Amino acid sequence: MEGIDVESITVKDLKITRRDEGYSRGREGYEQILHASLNLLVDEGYKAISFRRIAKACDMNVGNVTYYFKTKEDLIRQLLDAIISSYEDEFLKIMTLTKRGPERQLEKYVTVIINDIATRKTTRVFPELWALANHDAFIAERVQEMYDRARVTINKIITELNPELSDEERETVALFISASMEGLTVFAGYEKPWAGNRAFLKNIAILTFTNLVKTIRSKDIQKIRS
Amino acid sequence: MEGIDVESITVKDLKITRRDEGYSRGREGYEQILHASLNLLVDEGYKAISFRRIAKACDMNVGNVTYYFKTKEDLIRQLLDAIISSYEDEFLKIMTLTKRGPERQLEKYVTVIINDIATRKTTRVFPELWALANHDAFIAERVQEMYDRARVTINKIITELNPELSDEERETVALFISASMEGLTVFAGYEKPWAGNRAFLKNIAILTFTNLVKTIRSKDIQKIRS
Amino acid sequence: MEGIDVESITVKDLKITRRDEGYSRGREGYEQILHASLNLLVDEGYKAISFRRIAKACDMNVGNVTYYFKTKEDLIRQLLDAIISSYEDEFLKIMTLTKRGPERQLEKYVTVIINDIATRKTTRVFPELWALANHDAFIAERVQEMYDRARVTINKIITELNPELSDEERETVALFISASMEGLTVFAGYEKPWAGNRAFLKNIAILTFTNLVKTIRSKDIQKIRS
Amino acid sequence: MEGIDVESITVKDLKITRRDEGYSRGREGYEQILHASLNLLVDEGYKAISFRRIAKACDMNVGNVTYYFKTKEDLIRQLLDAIISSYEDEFLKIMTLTKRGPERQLEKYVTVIINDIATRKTTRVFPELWALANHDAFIAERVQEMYDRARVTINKIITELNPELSDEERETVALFISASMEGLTVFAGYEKPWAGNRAFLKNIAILTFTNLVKTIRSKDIQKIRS
DNA sequence: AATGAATGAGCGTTCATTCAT
DNA sequence: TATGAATGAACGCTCATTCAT
Repeated sequence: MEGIDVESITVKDLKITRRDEGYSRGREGYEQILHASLNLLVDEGYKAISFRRIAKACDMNVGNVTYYFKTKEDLIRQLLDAIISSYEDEFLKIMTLTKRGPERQLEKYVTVIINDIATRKTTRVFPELWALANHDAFIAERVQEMYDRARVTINKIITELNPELSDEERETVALFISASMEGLTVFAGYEKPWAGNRAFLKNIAILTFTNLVKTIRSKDIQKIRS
Repeated sequence: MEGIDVESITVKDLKITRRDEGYSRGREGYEQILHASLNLLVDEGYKAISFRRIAKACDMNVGNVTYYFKTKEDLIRQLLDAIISSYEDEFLKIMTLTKRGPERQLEKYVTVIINDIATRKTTRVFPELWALANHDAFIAERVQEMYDRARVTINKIITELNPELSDEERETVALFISASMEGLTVFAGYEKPWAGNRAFLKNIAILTFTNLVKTIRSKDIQKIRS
Repeated sequence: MEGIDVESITVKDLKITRRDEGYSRGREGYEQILHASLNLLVDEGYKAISFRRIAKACDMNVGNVTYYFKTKEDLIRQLLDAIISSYEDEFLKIMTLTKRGPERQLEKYVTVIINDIATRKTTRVFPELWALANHDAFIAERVQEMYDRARVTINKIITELNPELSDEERETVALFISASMEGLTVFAGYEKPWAGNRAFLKNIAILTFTNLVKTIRSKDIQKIRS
Repeated sequence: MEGIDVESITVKDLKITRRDEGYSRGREGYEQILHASLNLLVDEGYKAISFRRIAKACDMNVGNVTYYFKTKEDLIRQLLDAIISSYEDEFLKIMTLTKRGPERQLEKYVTVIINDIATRKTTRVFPELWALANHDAFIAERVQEMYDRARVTINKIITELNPELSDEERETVALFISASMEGLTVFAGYEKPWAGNRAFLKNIAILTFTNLVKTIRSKDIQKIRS
């Protein structure tokens, strides 16, 4: 498992909410299925997820998988929801631990994200989320919600470092920072060609975003180009 | 089709190389299949691509699809290759037209990418490419090659604006810029929640990257953090 | 079914070993499929065996056939194994009932085989086995095993009638006898042109093999010809 | 090619009759197809024969194969006919060269057959013929015809060695001998487990059949058993 | 004589889903 | 909860066959 060491955390796993009631046997099966699905998603991609393969991985019967998840859409959504929830939780946990001034927090934010995209799970899962979000409104909304929450932290930092920006301007700057970091997944994620340059990229990101946040003015953002 | 207007270009379509020979009927079928596949990919995602659906879309028989593409892997690879080639071509065409000094070129680069991710095709296709590249070495390599080519332009601009960086440093900066732009696809692409803020994002990107490229020093990149 | 009358037996059917457990519905389906496959093999030859035709014959769905037999290879091997096993069983049962001295046993052996090749099933199945064995090592081995077992009886008879032969010589004589009988399948089997002469052929075989076994000497077998 | 040495001959190839007229180009394609089909039959069995695979093997187009053979049945029949014809020819050629008294001729016959079943082609082709003959009347008839012709030789030998048998008795004895030899294909053919014992089997066969032919009497054949 | 293109059926296989037990 | 059995559709793919060129 990944350590919860403050500096080199990774944001992972599944957050499963449901059925605290009753038989714990049931809960076991439920979680087993979601974890098997996650493994399939990470190891072989979305198309590898099927009731049959899940059943085989869980050493149970196909019919029993459909006992827990009536339809595949049901399964996929609960899986992605659990994945996203775990990211939300982990991210919140890590960021709230840090109370060292906005610049250090920005640094921390970049560090957390860089460490996270380095993991196999994040590198594999996020592109699938982005692809699925393009054709499934439910997932699109859930993904957006996740990013909305993640940006709350950046927004706070910007507010402290650059209070004169309007809400929209600030939020757009936050989005730009968040999107930049996400973009790195494809190039510097797990086993990606630029993985070896993550330290450099982290430095560039910290420098760039700090400068950006501290120096940008409304007129720069509002500027109209021909 | 998409315009080739210098400023607001969209990089699209398929670049199909093959078969100048033989019956034109054949070429028609071949292209028809690739375009139908692209439409399925864009409209419904990768999983929607099947020989049967393609055949239906082309109003031909399943067997005839396999006449042109022996296996599905064959089809997918030729499709993605054609997609990627068209991006390479369009990008090269647009960037080579611009001869106005490095800063204006950087501005131009950002503009081109922002315009491109705004298109339905790019917004839909790229996340699929990223997801597929995670589980298909052939596609991974082809995607990487495309980005390698795209960064040549950025590298030239950086060399002019900041000649003292080493090759690796410069290339890492170029990658950071490219990745940042790609990351925007998911948030500000076609029908995405931040699509309305693309003008702001463009301004932020231009400002940020110009500053980055002009001011960054080797020591900033090489810095070692605890 | 075929009678088990001691003299004019026919060696047939399928010997199915598996699944005493579980629902009897399952066992039914399993046997139903194997019998349908056997019928197709006998009626129309190996190439007629397909999941779809089996499903139709069993009045079930294609998917359900693959529920019982994961792959076609699986089905074919279990089918041929069941066929071969039934032959082994029947042959053993008949031959062990006979305790009347070696010459009468040899007579009995010839009779059993002649009766067997007269059946539709044997006439149709064995050439398929021989053909399949040429290109499938698994089947080749299983067929060989069956014949090995069948020759045990002949070997015993030869040992009694002609004790001075070496092991290898005796086994080769046994093989010659067995092969001769098998060869008759193609000419005097079910609906074959020489079917009407089976009584004559039986007499010839009995006479020939009895003479052979009683009179052959090592030097006859070892003889070197130019 | 196989030698035509008198003693160790092998009976092979295809006898192609048709189209002596016109373009020899056409004849080339025709023969090429039949030989490719034979190779497929020998190498991978009957089920491997398809227009597509033949076309690939001949480096020609599928459509062109159907130019020569309108239907697959057409092809199969002409192929098997050519195979059978070649056996008939070769057998006739070899046996007519031998003029050394009936016993030596019987020896020669056994030798020829034993040598022939040792070949890859015969071992692979004959079981396919037997299997196909069970479900195709045309092939059945052609195979029967081949064997009828082959037995002419044996019949002559028997007539000389044992003139008192009736026609039917003699023919049945001849059939028994022929069938015995054919049966050996499955056990002592090319790469078969008893291939190493072919010399022994030849001795046994010669001895057995010589005795049989010389000593058998009508009453032995006509005998009625309970 | 030969090719390229197309059809329509069938293949083995996998799938999501249902349901009685 | 869990299994075994079954359905019906779709999948990638190969096939024999046809036909205009």
